[in-house]
Order: sequence, then C-alpha cells, then structure tokens
Amino acid sequence: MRDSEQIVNHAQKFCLENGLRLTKKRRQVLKALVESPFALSAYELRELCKTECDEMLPPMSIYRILDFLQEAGFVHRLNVSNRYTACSHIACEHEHLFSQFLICVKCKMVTEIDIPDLTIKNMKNDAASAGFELESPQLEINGICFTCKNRAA
Amino acid sequence: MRDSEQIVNHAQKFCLENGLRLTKKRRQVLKALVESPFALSAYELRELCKTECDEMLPPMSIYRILDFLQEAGFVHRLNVSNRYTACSHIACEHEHLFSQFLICVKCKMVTEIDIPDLTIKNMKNDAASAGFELESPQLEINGICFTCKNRAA
DNA sequence: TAATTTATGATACTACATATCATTTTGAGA
DNA sequence: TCTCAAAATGATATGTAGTATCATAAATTA
Ligand SMILES: [Zn+2]
Ligand SMILES: [Zn+2]
Ligand SMILES: [Zn+2]
Ligand SMILES: [Zn+2]
Repeated sequence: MRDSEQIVNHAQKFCLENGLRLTKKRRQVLKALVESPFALSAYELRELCKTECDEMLPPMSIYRILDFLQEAGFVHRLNVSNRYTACSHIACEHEHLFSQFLICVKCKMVTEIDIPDLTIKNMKNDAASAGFELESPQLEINGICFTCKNRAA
Repeated sequence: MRDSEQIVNHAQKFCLENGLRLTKKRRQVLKALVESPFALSAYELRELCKTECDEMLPPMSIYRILDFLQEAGFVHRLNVSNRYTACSHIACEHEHLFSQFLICVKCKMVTEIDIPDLTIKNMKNDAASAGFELESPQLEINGICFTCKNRAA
C-alpha cells in the first residue's frame, strides 16, 4: 500500500499549502477511502478505522471528518448509496470538472470519470427543452465493469 | 382535482386488464402522489393519507404499497432523496424508456423526461471508454425550473 | 501563559427502511 | 353460499443513516 501513502501525502501537502489541517484521524479516514476500490458508508469506515487503529470514532466525528474531506476535495459522496469514495485526482494536477461515477453492480468498484463536454451540452439542452436549467450535475450510474463482464462470460 | 381522478382511473383500468388490484389504500397513495408537484417521502405520504382519510397506515404498509405502485409502473423512486413521484405517463400510451428526473432546488418540483437516445448513446460511449457497460440508467438531476428562475430575476 | 479557535467526544434523537409474525380481505372453486 | 388459499394489511420490534447539542481536548495566537 505504498501507493495510498503517496496519495495521502499529496493531500497533506495540499493542506499545508492551504491552511487546512489533515489531522491523524482525517488522514486515517482518507487512507481507508483511498485504499478501498468500492465506496464505503460512514459506519463501514468507522468499523475499518477500528480494525486498523483499534479506536472507535463516534458517528458524529466520522461525518465531520467526511465533511472536511469533501470540502477539501479529497472525497466525494455518492448520493444514491449514501457512501463515500476518494477522489481519483488527489495526486494529479487535474482540473476537477463534473464527475460521473460508474458503479459496478457485481463488484461495487467505483470509477470516477469527468463528464465529457458533449454529454454535458446534450444534457443541458435536454433539460432546457423541459423548462429547466441544469445545475452542476453529478452522475451516479450503475453498470458492469469489463472485468466482471468477462468473468461472467 | 378532477385531473388526478382521471389519471388514477387510468391506473385502475390498467390494473383490471392485468389482474392487479388497485385497492382503496393503494388508490389513495397513488392519488396523493399524482396530486403532488414534488416528490414525497414514505413518511410524508403517511401524514398526507392521515389528513385525507384520517387513518394512519403503518410504515410497512406504505412501503408495500409503494412497491406495488412501482411494480405496476405508476410510481418512481428518486434514489438520491429517498422520495417517490408519480410517473408522468400513467394516462398516456407512452412507451416508457429510461427516465431523467429534473428536480428544482427552489420549489422541489419534479419533471420527468425521457433520456433522449443521443444522450444515452453518449453516456454509453463515455462509460465504455472507462471499461464499463452501462445499465439502464435513471438520472436524477438538480437544477432550477424556469418559473423559479424568472421569479428570482 | 492565557485566550481563542478548531477538532473531537458523548448522549440523545430523528428519519428512512425492513424483518417477522398476526390478522383481515379477497376471489376462486366445491 | 360456504370453504379455503392467496393476497393484502396491521402490529411490534429492530436496523441503519444522519443530526442536534453540549462538553472536552488540542492546537494557534497573542
Ligand atoms: Zn474527483
Ligand atoms: Zn465489477
Ligand atoms: Zn415514468
Ligand atoms: Zn422551481
């Protein structure tokens, strides 16, 4: 898990540069999310932190830490499943646009992609035709990843 | 509210033709949903039914009724907000494709539109590029309806 | 060091949802 | 019409996601 350490270190650096504090517990929660291929609920994170560090954070703390991590842009909330996933762009100089999350119904793996401009444009038009102005959308879509699909075949 | 009666009657007719039973309580819940411009939670529906008919259904019943109404295609569940909304196509011969729900952040009004083929195609391509095969998507998008937008201006 | 801000903990509670078992209602067949 | 089985609904308890509130601890700043 060298990899996840590195990503978390990027986050740490970002925090230092921006007057944010990536405390021990926040680091711990972020690390758990970075290492998980699938999204985790607040209470699942709580269990994970317990097995990792043998200390049970109260729910409130978990939610506050998740709020912080979201504010800082390290973590996204999947609204459909009430779960949290680390942003894929913590360690890169990626300008963060609107995200689409592809969730495999078999293995639950989450993949974060940017919504292409063309797709956004289409969706804006679709909405406008119905008398609506789109807000910055976040899409959460179920499907099946090619790994699982190939395994099935 | 003649209008909602008529829609519910369509549902009734559909049920008769298909060996389903639109019982009194199911009718009542469906009517409440048809008349509401915004989506309702199970517990909000419970309150509504109480004020309408002075009888408090247990949560389990509400959820079972909602399951039935969804099965029958009269009602959709908005997964992001845990709320329910009547299908816009109960009383028309519309072939039901994949739905997109536009939710106004001001007035909470829900508008159901079909996702245009082009948009679906784009999204399928976007997903495929990331090693994913899309499942039948349901999109729930926040925005602002033109009514609210004009009021603001 | 004292004062202030920021982070975390503890307790209790609300909202959404389901498991399980009991009772009522309905419709089909004798 | 009576009987029985299936379908629908009710009651009780419980699980899970999330928040309100007030208290304490840790880190900054003066
Ligand atoms: Zn991201
Ligand atoms: Zn998969
Ligand atoms: Zn519909
Ligand atoms: Zn509106």
